[in-house]
This record gives sequence, structure tokens and C-alpha cells, in this order.
Amino acid sequence: MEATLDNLKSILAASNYKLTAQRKIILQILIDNRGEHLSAEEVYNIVKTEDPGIGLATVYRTLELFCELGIIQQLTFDENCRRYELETGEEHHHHLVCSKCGKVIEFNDEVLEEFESELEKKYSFKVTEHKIKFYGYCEDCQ
Amino acid sequence: MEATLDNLKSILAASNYKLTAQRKIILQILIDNRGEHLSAEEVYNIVKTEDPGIGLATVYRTLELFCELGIIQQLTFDENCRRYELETGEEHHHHLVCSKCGKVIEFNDEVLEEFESELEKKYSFKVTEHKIKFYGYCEDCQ
DNA sequence: TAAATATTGATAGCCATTATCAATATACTA
DNA sequence: TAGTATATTGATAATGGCTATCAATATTTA
Repeated sequence: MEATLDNLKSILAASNYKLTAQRKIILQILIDNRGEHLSAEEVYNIVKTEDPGIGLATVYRTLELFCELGIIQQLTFDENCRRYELETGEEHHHHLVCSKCGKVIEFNDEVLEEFESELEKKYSFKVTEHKIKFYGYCEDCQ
Repeated sequence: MEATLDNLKSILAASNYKLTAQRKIILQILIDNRGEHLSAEEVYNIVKTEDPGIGLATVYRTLELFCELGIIQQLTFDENCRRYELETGEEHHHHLVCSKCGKVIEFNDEVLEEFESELEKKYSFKVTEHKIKFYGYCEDCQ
């Protein structure tokens, strides 16, 4: 289920967290920038235009909390910079990252799901998460 | 082609780098610990037993250089800790990482290669690198 | 409305990695 | 083989994204 400003309070309450103005603003920004893969710093810069008093630590904490609650998902295209995207509740998808212009193309594929099942059998390994990224050059940069 | 103490000099020379005692020791350690996925800090601790005077920066620089030359490959199972493994010249492989005990199981599969080719066609994207990791629980930790 | 609890902002701290730079080592050249 | 240009080293300061701390404040519950 995708998070909205309306159900945020109940999502938080279900885990004994409280609804605050800061959390609402940050969720709103993530929704407004759906598909943007924002970093904490970028969220901070946007949020400051609406609430200049907000602290950087609050942004980091809120993003971490939203991850824990499954509202967003953490991505790391480049190390030393974590990015976040809204969890849509739809199929999981993966990314093609252009090494030149930085463009990110999303794809999803059930082939990977099948592959995962095979691995689980072969290695008696229970997969709970996967990180799959392809790096290279997009159409414009080749 | 896999790097050895014998061909290290020519690999370096081909890119205008020089052979040094430090580079030899570090390569030797990587060879001795094949399959260990060492971090820079770990390499540093081992190297100090053979050459106490070596600097940490040299270890970092050498590992970076070896990556650039294709002698080793960088891995990131856990963010904020980069690990390295020898490039064997054989098939590429990927990793299953146990979230509980940290065990790393290696696998390789041509299914992924095929999948990559399909992606390239579909998105007009030239893949140069992929990072594929599955996280979960190994046989002992389930 | 009060009390219990969670959250916030400011800021100091962390820690793996990088940059700086003078001293030194390597490798080419004559 | 000595001289020279160039690359490398070790020590250490700096970087930078992120986290911990804590008193002040806000939210929720009773």
C-alpha cells in the first residue's frame, strides 16, 4: 500500500511513532518528486524552502524511518550517496545507470524472479533482498 | 590474464606505473588470501607484519590502482566498507550474502549474461558493468 | 489539562577514504 | 653506471556523508 498524507498517521501509529509537521512535509516532497531518486541533502534543500527551520538530522532520521516503515526504499547508484524512492506497492524494479550522463532507466522483469528461485534451491539460501544494477552508457552517450 | 608477481612489472609499465616493493607485497597478500574479500584495513594489518613501515595511504592507493588495472575488483557487501578480490580472468561471478552470519556464497551463471543482452537491446543501453547481489539467510541461519 | 513519551534542531563526533607535500625510490638515457 | 625526469611513498590533515547526544519542544494518551 502506497503511503499518502492521509494514511501517514496510521502507518506511524502502528509502530508507535507520532505524526509531525516535518514528517508530513518530507513525505509530500517525496510524492511531489516521484521518480527523482532524491538524496537526503536534496530533500533537505527542498524542505528548507517550505520550513527553513528544519534540521538536517531530522531529514536523515525521517528518511531512515520511512525506509523502516516501507514507505520508501534506499538506493545506492553511487557509493557515498544514498538516494531514496517512493515504494509504490507495484512490482519491484531495477536500474540501468549511465556512467556518463547519470541518467537512470528503470526496468522490471520476472526473469529475475525466476532466477532467484533457482538460486534459492541450488544453494539452500533464503533470499530476502536483492540489489541489481547495470552500469554502462545510455542511447545518447554511446 | 591473472596478475602474478612475475607479470606485475609489465602490467604496471604498460600504464606508466613503476614496480615498488609495496606493490609487490600487497599483490602477494591478495594472492595468498584469494577468496577472502579483504578490506583495505585488513590488507593493511597483514602487510604491516611484513613491512611495518608501510603507510595506510599506500594501501588505499595501491588497491585503487590495482582496480584500475583490472588486477582486482571492488566489492561492497556492506556499504561503508569496500572489499576487494582478485580478478581471476575466469567467468564473472556474483554473491549471496547472509544477513545473519555474513557468509558470502559465490555463484556464476550465464542466464544473467543472456538477460543482460536482452536489456541492451530493449533499452539501447550498452552495459559495461553490473552489480548483482542477493541478501538473505544461508542454510545454517534460516 | 497533565503526564508520559516521542521528536526536534544544533552540533559534536565518527570513520572510511582522499588530498597534500616534502622526501625518496624507480627507471630511462646517455 | 651516473644523472635526471618522473612516479611513489609515509605522515598527516582534511573531507564528507552520516550518526549520536541532549536539552528543549511537540504529540498523544488518559
